[in-house]
Formats: sequence, structure tokens, C-alpha cells
Amino acid sequence: MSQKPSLPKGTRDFGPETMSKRNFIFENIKKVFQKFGYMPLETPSMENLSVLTGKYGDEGDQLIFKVLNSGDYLKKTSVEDYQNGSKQLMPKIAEKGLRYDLTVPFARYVVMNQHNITFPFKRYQIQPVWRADRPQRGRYREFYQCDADVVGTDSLICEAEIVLMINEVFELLGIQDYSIKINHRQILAAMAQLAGGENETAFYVALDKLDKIGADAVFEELISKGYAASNLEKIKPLLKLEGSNEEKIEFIINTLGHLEAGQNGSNDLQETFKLLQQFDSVNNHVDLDFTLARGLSYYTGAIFEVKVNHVSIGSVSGGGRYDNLTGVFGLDGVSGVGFSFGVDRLYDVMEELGLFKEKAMHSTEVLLYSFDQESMPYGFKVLNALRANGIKSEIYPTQVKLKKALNFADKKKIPFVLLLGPDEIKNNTLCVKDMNSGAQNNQTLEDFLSLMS
RNA sequence: GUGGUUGUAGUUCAGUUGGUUAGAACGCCUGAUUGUGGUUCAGGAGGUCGCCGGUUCGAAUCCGGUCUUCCACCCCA
Repeated sequence: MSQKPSLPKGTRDFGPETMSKRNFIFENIKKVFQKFGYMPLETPSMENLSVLTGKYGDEGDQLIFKVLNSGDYLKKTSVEDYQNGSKQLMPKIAEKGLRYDLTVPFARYVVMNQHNITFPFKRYQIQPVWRADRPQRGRYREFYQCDADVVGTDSLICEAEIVLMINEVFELLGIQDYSIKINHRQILAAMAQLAGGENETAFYVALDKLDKIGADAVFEELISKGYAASNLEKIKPLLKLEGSNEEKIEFIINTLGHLEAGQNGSNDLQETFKLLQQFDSVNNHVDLDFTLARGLSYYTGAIFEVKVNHVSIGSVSGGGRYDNLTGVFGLDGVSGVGFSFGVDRLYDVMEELGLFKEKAMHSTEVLLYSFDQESMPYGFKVLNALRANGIKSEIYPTQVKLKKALNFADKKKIPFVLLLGPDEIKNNTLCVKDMNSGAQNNQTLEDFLSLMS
């Protein structure tokens, strides 16, 4: 009985070609994280649901993949539980879930290891996360996040360094046209205050849609959430702000400076810009955007989002400062700031822009072919020598027609094929075929090694 | 979670108001005098038409369900 195999919705295989491109992205991100003093961390795929739930809001909780208890998972349930619906039944049949992001597991780790950690603690983490979302282009149910966070300091140097890291990663990946949108939660809070509404979250959510649905629709939504039209007029000029980052900050100070939150927010941003200047970072793609809100409710300070211009993909990176992430796990007063790259989206962006170079492929450089079984040992000797010199090489393992081996090399884009037979053994040479030009000649192993180096 | 959309050979797609044996291109395999790939030529293999059920003398085609794909909303990387 055979059946057609299939993949769960929203998951993907990554073939060799895709993987070498993905690894190119991973390696460069890792390189930059390490250069800035971040240390690697990995946490389990599964966390206890008590750790995960309540951290992402109601919507988020629903998107957590629950793991059914092992064994007889109905043992702890009763008929009443079943009749009361899934919400009541769920905690009795599942106590673990797949991780939804890397930040909450990190917070959990910090709390559990608080006595062994020296602060400020910088870690990076590159692992898959899972969301039971409905998949779309650039949205999957299993995807990787590349997080870097530093906790235990409120220094704005961290914010400035995040900008520097993003710049460096994008430089390495060859992405040139992008902008790092930056805003501050306190500025948003001051704006909400000025607009005079009760529901701050509704304010952020509506504001975040500005570039998508326009100012009028945003105001409409806010009015329906209980904001007074007359008050909204006061924040109108803030949404249409043009000019340099310095000019925008000036404007904020003038309009929101009388509010404590506005004061705090603009001070932070001003200080961050000053630091960037002191780092000699001038052309850093930073763009103040007071409409940037970001969904995650735990951000309290600066927030970032990176958008690559002129591509159809959403944001490829984002992050921000949170004052009390570990508070829910009983450790107060640990301020942190972090950000994350979305590899899957970066991949799509680079593919769309054609930024992957042939060089990124890690394929075989030399294929050895022997004309008969007796020539094989000679091939092994050559193979050893090539590998000892760090050249990626392989020998065609079975006795086939030359045609087939050349075809194989062609498909795998292997640039050189060594043809080995009685003649070559007798003269102690290699018949080297250049697959690009088709030319071939006889040379010694030493000559070939120096050609390849 | 709400609304819509898609599914036919390895891949991209045709397939008439329901009617015999479901097609094409590309790819794949074999061969064109035995140590020479990409081009050409000749031949060949490959499909329970996503899955389950219903209507019908008869279903790739119509209907229902289910899974999958993509899109919008919600939210998000």
C-alpha cells in the first residue's frame, strides 16, 4: 500500500540549492552578531504552555501550536470538560506548545539562569518558530527567526548598535535600498494622550495602517473606537511630517514636549541619533516614522522595523526596547532591547532582487571519473590529495559510460572533471576537462593543485 | 478565525453543452561504431485527473464534503 506523501500546511522542504542560499544569509547574520559581542543560545522547540500563553495577547494565544499530551491524553478529562468546549478542555489534554517566538523563551531562560548570567547579557538565537496562522506569500507556519537581544542595561548604545548591525548585515547581503523605520512607544503614548482616547492599543493598531489605508480611514477607525474628532485634529500634522530626522524631532518636542512621555521619547531618539553620529554612522538608512506602531505589546521604548524598498515583501526585520520582559516570570527591573531578522522574507527579497551569486553555491568543484575498475585506486589517491588541499571533490562511484558522468557533472555544475584511465596511470598525469570551455589537457597533480588554489 | 480562489504526467499547462484509448511543451530514460556533456535526430517510460462520497447508462467535466494552493481581512516575520 503506497500513498502520496505530503507536507503539513504552511511548511516547506529546503533543497540543496535553497539551503546554500539560506546558509549564506544565516552565516552573514551570525558573523555580524558575533562581531558585536553576542553569544549563541538555543532553547527547546517546546515550552510549557504556562510559559507561552498570555504573552502574545488573545489572538497570539490562539496561534500557538499545542502539543497533545503523551499516552492517554483523555485521562484527566471529564464529559463536562468536553461539553464546556475546547477552551476548557485544551489545558487538560495539552500542557506543552511549540515556541511562538524567540523572545519569550529567552526571557524564561534569563529568569531561570539569572544567578549565572553576567549582565549586560547579549545573546543571539537562530531557530525556527511555529504559528498556526493561515499561510500566505511570505507567511509560513514554520519559519526561522534570527534574534539578537541585550538585557540588563538601558543604555541607548544598544539601540545605536542595532542600527549598525542592520547596516552591516545588509551590506554583506548586498541589499542597498532599504529604510530602518524608527519610532518610540512613549511618543505614541503622548500622541494617544493628546488625542484624548482611552484605548491606547486601538490607537496603535489604527495608526500602524496609515500608509496602507490613508489618514481618513485611520481617523474613521479611531472615531469608532471613541476618539473625538476635535482632538484628532491635533495629531494630524504629526502624521504628515516631512524633512530630516532632526527637523521631525524638533517638531515633536514642540508639540508633545509638554507631556512627560513625549519628553522621554524624543530625548531617547535624540540621544540615539547623537550616538550614531559619534559612531561615524551617517548614511545609515534611519528614517523617523511616527506612524510606526508594531503589534507586540511588550515594547516600551524605541521600536524598529526594516523595509526593503521596491519589493513586494513586508518588513524583513524589526524589534524594540522592552522595560520589563522578565517581569511576568518574577524578575523585575531588567530592561532589554532586541531585534530580529526574518530569514524567509530576506530570502524572498534577495531572490526578487537577484542578489544571490553563483558563488553562494557550495557544490563539488572536481569530479573524478575512471574508465575502468582497475583505475579506481589511482582515482582514490588523487581524490585524497585534492581533499587534503581543501578542494571539494568526489569520484563517480560506479562504472558507467563517460557520457553519463559528464552529464552528471553538467547537471551539478561541477567545473572540472578528471578523466583517469590506463594512459593517465602510465604517465602519472591527469586528463583535466574544463566543463565550461570543453577544453581538456594532460597535466600533473601538482599543476592541477596550483591551478585550483 | 472570516470571505474568496486553486488542484490533470517530474514541471508548466490544454482538455468542447458530461460520451470510446486524457493531450502538448519542457524534463527524464535508451540509442545514433566501444575514452567525451551542453546542440540535433530517432525511439521509450511516465497520470486511480488532490482525496472521499453523490447525481448519471456514462464524470477530469455537474453537486456536497475534505485536504491543499494562492489572495483579501484579522494579525504578523
